[in-house]
Formats: sequence, structure tokens, C-alpha cells
Amino acid sequence: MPELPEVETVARGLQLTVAGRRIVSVTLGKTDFIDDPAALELHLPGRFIERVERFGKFMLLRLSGTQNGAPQTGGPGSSLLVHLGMTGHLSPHSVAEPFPKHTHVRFLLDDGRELRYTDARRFGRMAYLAAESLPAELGRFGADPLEISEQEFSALVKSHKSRIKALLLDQSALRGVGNIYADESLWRAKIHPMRIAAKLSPNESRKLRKALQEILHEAIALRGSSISDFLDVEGRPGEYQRRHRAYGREAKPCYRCKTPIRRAIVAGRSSYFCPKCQLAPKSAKRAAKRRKRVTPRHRAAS
DNA sequence: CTCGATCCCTGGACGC
DNA sequence: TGCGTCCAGGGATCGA
Repeated sequence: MPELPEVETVARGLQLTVAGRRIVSVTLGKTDFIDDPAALELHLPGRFIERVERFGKFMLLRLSGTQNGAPQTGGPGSSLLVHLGMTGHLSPHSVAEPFPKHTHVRFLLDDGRELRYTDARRFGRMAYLAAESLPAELGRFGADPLEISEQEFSALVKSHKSRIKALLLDQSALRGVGNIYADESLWRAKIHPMRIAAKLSPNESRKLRKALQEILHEAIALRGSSISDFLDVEGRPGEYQRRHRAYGREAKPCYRCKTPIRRAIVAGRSSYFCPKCQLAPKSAKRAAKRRKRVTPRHRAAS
């Protein structure tokens, strides 16, 4: 469930609480979600967490410094990549505090605290990446939705024949958008999730990018959505779930037109939309044809 | 290129 | 209360 706003919330929290700390030791539990567990144990002790950034739905803990004063293999620029999956939590705790079930990684820090990774379902991912392997890893992902320009976004939409919902979820096209924010932005932009991306009008494409960016900014301001068990580094839930207009609202009235929100599987995911505001592909096509016949001046007059 | 299906995993909701 | 069953979801992978 952690998507861009939730990951941004955690990354900012970690930047404030653990940036600048040195990792003293690493203790691993279950490791099936870690690319190369031995690499963590080998390369992390002695390194400093220089800063914490978000990259799509990943957190990037930038590492610096040397191991016991020796020249560092992997060198500066190496990073720890963390994906929270569905149920991942990464936050600092006092070592005195007993650690909960499903705590799979513990990083002892030089101030006596411990950075803990807890993940019941282990849908997350963790990997140590040396500086030289970082570009290839990060290069697999598409543009940041908050940074993409209007031109880039419309080009992206135009070049994909998949459903718009599938495109929004495609991390190689756009990094960081998940099911919640895809549905919320489609609702705000009044676009049906099953529409073919390439068939959106230029105006729809503009509206979608705007809606997506507004929603992501609003959600970040409210520290994300806590629908199951998302918590920030201080253990506080987010508040954006209160603003959801489509996601999780099956059969509830649309905030714009009171029509019951519908749920359908699109791109393999539960998708929530208003069947009246968000016209299905065929109806949208007819509506577009009607608009084409009527000149803008006529429309203004009627 | 794009699709759906399947798997991974556990907790929570629900029915009986 | 205690089962069994279904569902949630991101991403990898595979065959159509």
C-alpha cells in the first residue's frame, strides 16, 4: 500500500531522524525479500547514512564514509534500497524497546538506537547497491510523476496503447503511482480507468497530469493514506484516506454527482470510479464526436 | 507491445 | 471459539 506519498512521508521522517548516523551492525531475520543478504552484513557496518531520499516507491539510503577507516568497496554513492511492499515499516527505535513479530532487519546505530524493518507479508524488497550498479537499477524506472512536464506526460500517454489505469501503475513508465492514487487522479480528471491511454484527448491528458500532481501533493501534506496499517516513522497514521473520493468507496455516492461508485477489475487491480463522471471508452468516444460537431462558439451559446 | 493468470505472503473480514 | 475461505496488493514471470 505505501505509494509515493507514503514513501515520501517515511523518507522525510528518516531524513530527520537517522541521517548522519553510522550503522554499527546489522542483524537479519528472514531474508527472502533481500537481494543479497550477505552484502548487507558485509558492506553496511561502519557506513554513514548520509541522507534518505525517495525514488518512486523506493527509499534510497545514501551511504558514505568508510568501513573502519579502510577504503570502501562500493565506494561513495552506494546505497541501501528499500521497498515497503504492502506492509513494510522502517523506523528507528530504542534498543530497549522489544521488537515486534516480523521484524526482519535491525540496523544498530551509533547513538544507541536501532533502525528496524518490519514486514509481515514480506512483499517489500531490500538491496545493497554499490555505486556502480545504482544507475542500472534506477534506470529501470520511469519519470517521477511530480517532476514530469506536461510535454513529457502527454508524449507518454500518446505512446501507450494500454489502458490508462495500467499505464499509471506501470513503474517503468511513471515511478511511484499505485492503485489508490491512480484511481483518485482518474476520478478527479473524470477519466474512466479502462480508456486506452493513446486515445485520451490532449485536454484529458493535461487534466490527468494536473489531477495526479495535485493529489500527490495533497496526500504528502497529510502524510499519506493509512488504509490498512501504514504509519510514519513516529508511528502516526496518515490522514489522506479521509479525502479519498473513489478508492474503497464502492456503492457510495460520488462526491460530484451522487451516482454510486463502481468497482471493476482493471489491469488486474480493483478499480473504483464513478460510472457517470468517468465515461466508459465507448461513451467517451461518442461524447468526443458530439463535441467535435459543435463548434466552441455554439457551445458557449448553448 | 499488451494482456491475463499465477505466485509470493500474512492478517483481517466474513460465514458457519 | 475456531475453523475454512476469500481478499488485499506490487512486482516478477510466463504464455497467449
